[in-house]
Amino acid sequence: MLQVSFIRENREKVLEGLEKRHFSKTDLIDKILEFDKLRKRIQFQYNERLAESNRLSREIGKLFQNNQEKQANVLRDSSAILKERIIRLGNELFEHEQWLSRALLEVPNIPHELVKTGRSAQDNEIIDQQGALPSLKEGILTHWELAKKFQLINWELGVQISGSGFPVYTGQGARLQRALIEYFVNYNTHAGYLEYALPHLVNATSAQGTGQLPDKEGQMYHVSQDDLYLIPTGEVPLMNCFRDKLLQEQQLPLKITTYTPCFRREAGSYGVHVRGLNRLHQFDKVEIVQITTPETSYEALEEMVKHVKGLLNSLNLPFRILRLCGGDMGFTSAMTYDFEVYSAVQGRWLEVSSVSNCTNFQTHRLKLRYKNKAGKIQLCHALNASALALPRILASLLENYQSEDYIDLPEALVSFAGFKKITLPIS
RNA sequence: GGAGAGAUGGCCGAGCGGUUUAAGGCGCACGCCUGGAAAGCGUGUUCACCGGAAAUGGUGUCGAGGGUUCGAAUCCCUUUCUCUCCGCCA
Repeated sequence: MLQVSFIRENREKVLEGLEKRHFSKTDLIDKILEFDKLRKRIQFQYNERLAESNRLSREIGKLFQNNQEKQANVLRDSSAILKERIIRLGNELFEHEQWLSRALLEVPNIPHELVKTGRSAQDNEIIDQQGALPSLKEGILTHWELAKKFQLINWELGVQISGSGFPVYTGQGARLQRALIEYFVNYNTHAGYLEYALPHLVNATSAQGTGQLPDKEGQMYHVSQDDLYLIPTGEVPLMNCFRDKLLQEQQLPLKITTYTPCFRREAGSYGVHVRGLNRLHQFDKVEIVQITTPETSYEALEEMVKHVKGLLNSLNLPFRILRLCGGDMGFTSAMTYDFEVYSAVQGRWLEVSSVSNCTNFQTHRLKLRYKNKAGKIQLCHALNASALALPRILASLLENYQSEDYIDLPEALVSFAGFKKITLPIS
């Protein structure tokens, strides 16, 4: 959520930024400014009337104590009249505040100046590419075929106990899941990220804090009996640890990481692009978050990009980094880098990580602030990245490292998995 | 799930309709005192919003949300959380 004061002081920049996103409701911006002016005027009057009422009450109290009941009753009558006005002004103020906060919720974050205008994925800029693209060999299999052949994933079992999109990992497949989680979390904690183990169900306030509500209501699973939501990403409980917090500048940057399963309804997704591990209702992910001062958040973004780069390099996967264009970026982000790993069999790039600087967009909703050295209180900046999401990493590992009778593991994973290669099950 | 007790500032803790503009203590910051320090004394010390160039003034804030009243930390209702006991349980 943007701050009204920011919109007021940077009206042109805001409009320009929204243009980059092809955000259509730009007239909302001027309406917000107008409503805010009105709101201030009403609040001023409201405060004045309340002050008057407080004065009267104090006087009435004194009169009663001095047994001057007659005069007290006169003041009491005038106070009643004043009260009617106060209620009217209070309602008016409330309505204006409601309208403003609802309008502000509709406005996305303003992109950084480096972010290019664009409508869709085609307009994203490729800014880096590493690792040789694997060539398409004879008899090469997709990861879902490999998972079946090596009995790493049992899709039918998942359907039997839950439905499609809920894979069951077995044997070396299950062990590999555990190894990947362990490897990623270790990699993050070694880089200074503090590990959290978090609830996987959150209340509505938390879902609102990170922006899942109200915009993405339908994409989350909801437990109606207790009014809780299954988390679509670890970012939700992780960021909400800091809701309503006032930090000291010395505490920043805060670097934190968590492993969680993620639950997404993904309603209306069909076809080859969602085959296998490409899109699931439940998957595992290790997330990293940084909370910084406004001055350092873009440095932190670069640091996180480097961090994820290192992680992918250590797995020897060919990947490229994109800077997303305005139209493809998430609602809360000011700048996002996507990491994509190449799948030779599927002939396309798979998104495995998304690194975003959300500036103060989330921290405003969360009321996450810090006191700087001069004692001034301001909003923190928040950044998040996947490091990493498991399914597509597993998919690319299987597809890129496959041989006829075995699948090699990258060196980094061997000690965590306890084996050097995935082998055919003994039938 | 049942019964009871509670939630007050950075922390402890009093207040249970009107000199509360939240006592008192601890902590912290600044000043005085001192050769230096301790003690002592003095001043300040939540956060949000509104007015003001600023100094500073106003409003709200005693877990949260409603209500009663001219006036609520205090009374009533709803709700969340914490503690104790019982029950159930990995």
